[in-house]
Amino acid sequence: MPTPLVTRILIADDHGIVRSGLKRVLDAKPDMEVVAEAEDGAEAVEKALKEDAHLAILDVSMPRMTGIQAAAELQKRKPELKTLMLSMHDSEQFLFEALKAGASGYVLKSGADTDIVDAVRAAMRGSSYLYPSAVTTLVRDYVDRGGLGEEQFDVLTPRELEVLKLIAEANTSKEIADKLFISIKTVDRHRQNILDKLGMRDRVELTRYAIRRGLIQP
Amino acid sequence: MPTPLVTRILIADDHGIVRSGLKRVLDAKPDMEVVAEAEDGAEAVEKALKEDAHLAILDVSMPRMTGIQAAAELQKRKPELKTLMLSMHDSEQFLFEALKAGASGYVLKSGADTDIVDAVRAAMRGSSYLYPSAVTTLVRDYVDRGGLGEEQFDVLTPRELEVLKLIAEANTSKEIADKLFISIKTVDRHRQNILDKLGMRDRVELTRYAIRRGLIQP
DNA sequence: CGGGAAATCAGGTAGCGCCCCGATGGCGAG
DNA sequence: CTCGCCATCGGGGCGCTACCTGATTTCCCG
Repeated sequence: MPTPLVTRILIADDHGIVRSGLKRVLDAKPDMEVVAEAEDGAEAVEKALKEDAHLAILDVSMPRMTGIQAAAELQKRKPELKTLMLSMHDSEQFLFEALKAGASGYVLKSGADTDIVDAVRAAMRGSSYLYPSAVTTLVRDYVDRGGLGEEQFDVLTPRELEVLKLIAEANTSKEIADKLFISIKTVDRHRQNILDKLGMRDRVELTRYAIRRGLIQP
Repeated sequence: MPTPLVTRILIADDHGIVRSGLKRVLDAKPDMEVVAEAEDGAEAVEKALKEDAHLAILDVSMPRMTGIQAAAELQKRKPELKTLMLSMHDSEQFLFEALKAGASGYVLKSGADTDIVDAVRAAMRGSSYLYPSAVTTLVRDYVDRGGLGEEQFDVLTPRELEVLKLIAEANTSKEIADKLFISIKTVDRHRQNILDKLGMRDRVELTRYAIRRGLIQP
């Protein structure tokens, strides 16, 4: 499949001002055209498919469905569609999850507006764009893990993620037990395992972690 | 002082993409000109004065000095300079603090890009711009407090804010007591008062509140 | 001056969070 | 098939949190 002359782009971000700014930046380029906008992840998936976009620019934190989830969904439904992740946070966790979800790039909002343009072109050429310190992070992690370069992301099991989410939403162990139809002791055990895996010590640290990961909104 | 023909605007936001988007939106208007940009609050104050801007658009959460602090500082140093607060959060707390700091408007990033244009024109006419639900919030609060319409913002005392911050940073009561050179009992008491004032029940909720308020980073 | 708000500290209690221990059934990989 | 991971559940212990009542000092404001 040859590179299309004009890249059809979808922008998804819950901030209207960011969307319209991005649209102006991209539309000013002759080889790019913004064909759709979305306010949340679910809308992004829907419109990206309907408008036959070549590339989707997704904000990591959006209502209803996060950018990460949307990227994974799009990757599954239409693999040839490229995705770029847009983020406020220079976060290792987000970066890994974005790449795992099949994103072709990870661009920080704090970067220059030319970054996003470069990222779009890199993605359409089939290569990847990462902001400079992201590369450093990746290399460091690669070395740290003895060159394995895989795994380690989802240290937490699905069930543990579920429990973590409820903890960070200020539910007590008893409330979590009732909601999940399990005993308090099991909740206790899950929390223990989560704390061990993450090297943390209490619910406050877990709460901050869950917010950083985008599992819940503050 | 007559309204200037062209409004000289400063934009302050730590996200380059937001800045350049905003700049494009505003520069497209014949009566507006973006004369300076800043990445943080301190730089915003400095450049707003140096460039003799008529209006400063400040993001609430920025490094070094928040938009709220910058607005208060500008209000003091140059009262005729108008300020608009730009925020991601539909947050009552931020709204009040912005107005208290002398801002002429409060615009949500999730709003349309025409909102900010309207807000700029309203500010230069000497009136205020608030996004619709902000007005509702203000009115509701006015009624709730029996028409007092003041106070109540800083429900927490400075000391309580200090304790809250340490709680949300995952310190135990004992650690907080050591850091502040007070007894555990006092810390306990402060936490109790904070929980009562905010109507919350545990440290997890306090953590989320502290993050929403920008007291700490997740 | 008198009152209120803020900050400090004390004692007590119930419950929950955090941390050990061990155990079982299911399920997929090797 | 066996091994390991996951999810489930139990007992017991200790310290901290959450909630209560009551008290003192300081300081500001009307």
